[in-house]
Amino acid sequence: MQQAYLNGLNERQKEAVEHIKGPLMIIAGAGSGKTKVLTSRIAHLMHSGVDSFNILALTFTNKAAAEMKERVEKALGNTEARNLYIGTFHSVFARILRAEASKLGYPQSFTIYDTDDSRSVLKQVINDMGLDDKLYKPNIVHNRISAAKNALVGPAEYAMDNFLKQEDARSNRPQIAEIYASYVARCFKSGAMDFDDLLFKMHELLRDFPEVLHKYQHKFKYILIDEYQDTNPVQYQIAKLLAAVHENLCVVGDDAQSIYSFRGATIENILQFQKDYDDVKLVKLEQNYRSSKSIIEVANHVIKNNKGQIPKELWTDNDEGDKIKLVRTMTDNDEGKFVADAIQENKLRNHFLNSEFAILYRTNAQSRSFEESLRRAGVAYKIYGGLSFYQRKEVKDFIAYLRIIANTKDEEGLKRIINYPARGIGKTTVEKCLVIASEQNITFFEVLEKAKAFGFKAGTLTAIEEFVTMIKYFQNQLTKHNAYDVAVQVGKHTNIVKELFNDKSTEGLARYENVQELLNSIKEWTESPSNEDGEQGDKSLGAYLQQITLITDSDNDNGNEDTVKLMTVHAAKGLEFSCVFVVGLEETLFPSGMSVNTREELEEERRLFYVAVTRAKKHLWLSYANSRYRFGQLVQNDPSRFIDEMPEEMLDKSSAGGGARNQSSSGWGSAYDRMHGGNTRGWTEPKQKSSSPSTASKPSYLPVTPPSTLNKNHIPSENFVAADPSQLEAGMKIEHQKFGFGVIKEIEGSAHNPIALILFDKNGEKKIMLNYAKLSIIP
DNA sequence: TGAGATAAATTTTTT
DNA sequence: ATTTATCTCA
Repeated sequence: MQQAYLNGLNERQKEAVEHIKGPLMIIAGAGSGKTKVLTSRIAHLMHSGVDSFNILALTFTNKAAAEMKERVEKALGNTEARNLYIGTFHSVFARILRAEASKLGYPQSFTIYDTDDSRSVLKQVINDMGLDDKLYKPNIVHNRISAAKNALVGPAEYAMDNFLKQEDARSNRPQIAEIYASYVARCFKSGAMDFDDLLFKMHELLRDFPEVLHKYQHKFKYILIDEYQDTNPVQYQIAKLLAAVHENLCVVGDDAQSIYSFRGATIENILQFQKDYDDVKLVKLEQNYRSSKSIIEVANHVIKNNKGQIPKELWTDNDEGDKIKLVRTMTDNDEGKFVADAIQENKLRNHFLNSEFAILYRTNAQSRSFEESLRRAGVAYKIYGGLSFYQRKEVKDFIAYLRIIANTKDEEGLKRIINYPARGIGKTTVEKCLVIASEQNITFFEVLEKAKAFGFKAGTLTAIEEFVTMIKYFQNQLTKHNAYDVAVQVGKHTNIVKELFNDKSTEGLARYENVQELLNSIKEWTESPSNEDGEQGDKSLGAYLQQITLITDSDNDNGNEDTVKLMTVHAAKGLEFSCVFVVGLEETLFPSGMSVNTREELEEERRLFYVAVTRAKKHLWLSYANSRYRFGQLVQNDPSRFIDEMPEEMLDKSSAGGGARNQSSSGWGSAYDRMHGGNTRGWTEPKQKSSSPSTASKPSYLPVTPPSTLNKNHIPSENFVAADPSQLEAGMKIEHQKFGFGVIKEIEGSAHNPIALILFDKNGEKKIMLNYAKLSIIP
């Protein structure tokens, strides 16, 4: 008798699902039903008598974890699935580390430092060591340390590693090892772990505490890892340790979709898996159920340009589908306009919902032009990525109070709020405290507690004592009340809520609302019966804080909104849409200019393109702009080399927008458009020869397009002359290059940075910074 | 100590 | 073009 969850699986998929004992590796091509196999497999395990408490599934996003849990629940038709341990590497390990924190010398409610916190610590370390922060940029140093942690290289190993030493010497940053050691010490002193520590410390815990290892080895008898191609060495080593007794480790991945090597991920893990276990069952899923034949053919064709791929050929039974539409526009704004137009047209013609469209780009910064065009067109959209809710200033400030209440050692949190709202404890005092803390080897907060002993001015001392009393009061409240009640008290006592409420500016209003939303989220979390991860009970403030640090934007998505989705290709991993626009296909952008120096980097960009293309089910558009704004400057880019790697006969080329005249002809393949589309391939020859790094990375100097064609909103007059800001006065008629004609209503701002309030004929009222914008006076 | 002006960096991708 | 860091002056 066959179980329901086995219905609709193909032979390969069934093979993977029904394999219970021993190591299993599933190479799952894009759209080959990977999630279905994973969830069916979990259902099958449970149906075969495996206790749900003994199954661990690790994913890369909370969303993927939630989806998996939901689907297993559906497949089984009971609530057993609630006992499954499903979550991201980071959140699962954070929870375990919370339980075992004392063994590693951390407080139970250790703080999780996000990237900003980490960078801030590094900045201080670099300063304290008297190093040049132009050379030791916190960003670069952080990447270096992060890479080390992900490769299981601690500060001591780092200092002894000749290869790393040489690399650092070559880049003129020989002291990274010292910074690393100091950074680690500082985080530890603050009772804080950064993102990488959640992995690194987890490994340390299992490596150094056999009884802990034993406990979790027997808890997690069956382990599944999703997106295996994106795991890094620490993650693999942890999995290996956990699976060492039962060896029931199932990994699912696709080497062609490995796109996180910058985070230390390595497809080496796929090869290593087969070396580490000698009886690996290997299943390849090559049938794609998602996309049309055209889309699969193009994707296959492109990825063949990569050298080191595991041999496999993705195929599909689906319809042939439309050709891939390749569109060239003049500017990034035209690109935005074109996409908005195409979405509206297709909604009408094919009755698509907004939610069936996705716009995928290489960098978050590209979202702007699409945002504008969609807003203008009245199409509902949602942007994913960028900074998350919990990283906004006002939210993070508020959270900092909670962080201090949960963990007074948290230095970064304390620095954030010690003088927010202003209470007369300024920079000088903070500096002094930090020096004392370092000299006496006590924490920042302990200095505040013992402030009397360190000779502060009377006023300062009072301020400090009041602050300490307040924090202790909150901590005391926490023993009697839940996290939400305490958070409300924080809002009241500190006056933060009132202060934000009284700020009636637009931004102030938004800030007030954000803090309210934060309070709501705490309330919701406090009152929900069991938290998202399925762990019973732990409703403490510390648990809440550890959880929210790991939440990303896309996790908050309920998926029910009918909106066009805008996101980076990275964020789109694992998702699918009927209609996909892959935009900004230009050299230096996609592939990124940062990633064309080595074959490995370029191949990862190509895999990224492959991921982008394979998100589409039915319709795929690829677009690029002749020129776009970057750092406020108009730059020209060649079309992406990936365009050239696609079979020409599969493409339906056109150009759109650009000319102010023929707006209506976002035309599909008029003779004129074809000609222009065809022309874009003119550069093919020289570009392919230039595979040597020296010529490949050189910018090309193409004739600059006259500015008159750049903005379709307004074409500047022939005799446009930018006026000196000092010549401008209220009441003058002016012309703006972009916004057209208007009248200056008022000039405000300082003499050095004058700001004009201008009423434009077509674009309404705008504030223009005269030092940047060019205005021509109309007599 | 804090506001305001000036200089400088920013854009790879994320837990 | 916009945001962030640093500096200057009240």
